Amino acid sequence: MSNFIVFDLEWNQGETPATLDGKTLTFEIVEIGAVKLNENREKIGEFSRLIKPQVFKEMHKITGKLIHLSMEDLENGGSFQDVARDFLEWCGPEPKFCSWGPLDLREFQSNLDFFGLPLLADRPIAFYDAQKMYSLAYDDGRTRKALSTAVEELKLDSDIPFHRALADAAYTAEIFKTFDERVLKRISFDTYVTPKSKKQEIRIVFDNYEKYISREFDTKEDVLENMEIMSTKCYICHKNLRRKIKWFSPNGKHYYAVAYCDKHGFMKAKVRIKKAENGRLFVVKTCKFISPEDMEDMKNKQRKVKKRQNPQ
DNA sequence: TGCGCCATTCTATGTAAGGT
DNA sequence: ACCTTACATAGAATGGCGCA
Repeated sequence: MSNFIVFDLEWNQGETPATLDGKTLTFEIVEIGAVKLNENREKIGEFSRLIKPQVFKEMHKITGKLIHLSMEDLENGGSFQDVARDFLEWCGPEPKFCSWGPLDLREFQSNLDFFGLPLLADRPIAFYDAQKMYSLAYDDGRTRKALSTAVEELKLDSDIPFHRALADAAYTAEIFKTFDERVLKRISFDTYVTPKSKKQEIRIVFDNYEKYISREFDTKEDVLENMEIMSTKCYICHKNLRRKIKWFSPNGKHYYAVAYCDKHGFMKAKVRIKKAENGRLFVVKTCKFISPEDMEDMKNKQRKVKKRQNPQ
């Protein structure tokens, strides 16, 4: 049985990103804080360590005010290499990471990469984005709220100041505990490492949509010509569906289509073309069933695009 | 061959929110 | 100050077509 690792990072930055043999670092992690929860989301441990900066030795104006840490405080910290190793060891096997927002896991991996440590995995990592889950549980599912706002809204104790790693991890854990099973299923994926092969691709079906994270491609044309990506298969019956709205794009990055399944109705497909860390392209495709009203909205969206491109 | 016309595509920019 | 995400929109560049 693996544990939930609810963690938070504090980081600092320089005037400009630092470069060292081809690798760049924009944010340097200066503190790791985490709370360990068991399967029942009961707290069974804490982790809190400071990190002595090796790259940005001055506290940046903005971050200095924000994170309540000075360079003197960090003097006593360990090296990132040591602290990161200790942290991962403390996490135990197959940790299920949870954080407020999608940035921490990305920055952690970016720092691992820069400082020459092995990455967490050779493919995207599933994690619990408590910020997104908070929105799904208590809001419209789309807006993103600050951690302090969420704590306030849930009327949780907020005696300890925000913006220290352990404090924020603890707050995040308290919020995480309130989510029901339905929300917990809405897992996110960090794509700092994108799939390199078909085998590493991600395909996951949620209660009301399917998500697919593709391997890398060189050009947009390669993406758009790819049958697997541009096909509209019902993700429940696995049959190819006839498209009612052809693929269209409002901006060249996102593509939409709507297909129709006899059994399950209108299925909206959305293809987002994204840039991987290495500059190559990969695709996040989501498919979900929509109501006839939403189908009308999609038609309007398409008309709007056409109108803009083809005004009378 | 050059021109205008129109549709498409790409690029840049702007908003607004979140993170340190 | 730097980054992320999502969603808009404006303008330039590109490309196909008809026609002189």
